[in-house]
Amino acid sequence: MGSEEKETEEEIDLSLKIDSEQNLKEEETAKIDDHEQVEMDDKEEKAPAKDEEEATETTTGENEDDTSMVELSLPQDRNPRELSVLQMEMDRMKEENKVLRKEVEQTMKEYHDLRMKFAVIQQNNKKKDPQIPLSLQDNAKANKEGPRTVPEIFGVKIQRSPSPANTDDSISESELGLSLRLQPSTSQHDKALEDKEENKEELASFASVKNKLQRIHHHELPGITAHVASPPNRKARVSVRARCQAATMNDGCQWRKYGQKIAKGNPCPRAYYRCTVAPGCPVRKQVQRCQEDMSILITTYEGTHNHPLPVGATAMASTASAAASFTLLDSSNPISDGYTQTNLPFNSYNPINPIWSINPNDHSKGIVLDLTNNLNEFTPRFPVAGSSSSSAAQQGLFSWMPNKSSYYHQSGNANISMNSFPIPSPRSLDERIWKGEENKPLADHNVGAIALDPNFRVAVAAAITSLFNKESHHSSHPIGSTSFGANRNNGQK
DNA sequence: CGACTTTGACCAGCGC
DNA sequence: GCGCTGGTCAAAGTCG
Repeated sequence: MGSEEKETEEEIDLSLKIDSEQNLKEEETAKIDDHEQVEMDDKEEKAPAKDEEEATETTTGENEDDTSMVELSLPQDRNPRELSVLQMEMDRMKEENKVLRKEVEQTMKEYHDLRMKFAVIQQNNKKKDPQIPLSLQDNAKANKEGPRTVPEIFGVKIQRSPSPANTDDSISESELGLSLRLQPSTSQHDKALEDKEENKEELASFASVKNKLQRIHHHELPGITAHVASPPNRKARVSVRARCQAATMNDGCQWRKYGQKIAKGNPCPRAYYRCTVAPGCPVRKQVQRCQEDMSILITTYEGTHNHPLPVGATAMASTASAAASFTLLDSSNPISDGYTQTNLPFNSYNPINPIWSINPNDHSKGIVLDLTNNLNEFTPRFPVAGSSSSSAAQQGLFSWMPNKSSYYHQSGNANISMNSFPIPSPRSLDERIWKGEENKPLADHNVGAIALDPNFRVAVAAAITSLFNKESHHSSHPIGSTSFGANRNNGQK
């Protein structure tokens, strides 16, 4: 144990070193850029617009190596002393860049090895007990109950917190889940490395992510880990807020309702659904209307599918996964940071951009993916009376509105009478979607809107890559089979 | 009649 | 220990 802890500390030290190197490099780059900018402003006052362009290019250029950027922007008529200083800085940065690249390559190798080992473990578990889901979380649990733990099998050393709250469950669930979600990033950067086109910014970003993963692995980020590593017996959750007038969002999976309740603080009933795509799939989702804006549907996903996802579900899952990756692993992301601090719980939504955040007031809610941007409005896809979603909500014309006393199911605090609302059958709308009568799945619409956000484009692309890589390990289950989505009820009885 | 939803009951976790 | 709340179960009801 003692040696393990020592090794852990060394790894953390390494992480911090990379972080500090990265920060130093960024600061230096910024300093050099600023310095040059001032000088060029002095020398080229006649062309301020050009300067601005260059400055923009310097700060926003994402496809060039930073060192080359500096080289390109070096003026030729600088005095030799300044040039030599800058040249030294550049050389130093290049050296650091090389070190970082080596780090990334090494990490990629290690990560690939771990993935291969995990695939083997999954295969073994599947052979032993076909009922054991392939999800990391469940495997972790299964392994916990068995004679060997996942870390032991993998041969990796995970520092266990002495706190009784941090049991193997929390370690396995949060960390292994996070590991998978990081995969898309690593894949992207691996490809970038091969192409030798990667820039320092991406490299540094990846190094940062890697460092955070390491620190999460070693419980060195209590602030972040606490969000994910909810109590040991709880799974990570991803909440998706989106405007939708149907009873539920069509995310490509098949769901069976198994309960409904009035939750405290929201008169809208909360519906509980189980995934029925595959028997024994542990994934559940809760669907509830936002109290403030009833056109907003809050869907909370919990668990990991033990089956390949349909195309629509893949896209949706990718989004959620990507949000999880960026939110949990890249706290340097200004967006995630900002909203982690400022985004309020479900009762306030951000109409500007689709955004993901960690609910600061209730970490048990997990990650909140806010798709309530106008672009994500599903309204036009449904023949619902009422021209706008809000007016429709006020008039009680949504298809999701309860049409029976179920609205008061186990209530005690329901204070809105729905009896006067003319309500179309939610089932009929859902069925139309399931049977493909709608022109396109809602998920497509949703993903299209998400794709407009550059941050999400990166995240979603990465997550999709991850899923494809993941699916490659389950060659017997081709992804996106047409048998999915249209058929209801694969089992449950 | 099978599949699915509804809904009352039950249970576990948590705070006081 | 007690009550509240969230989550789940399962019998009854509904639908095609």
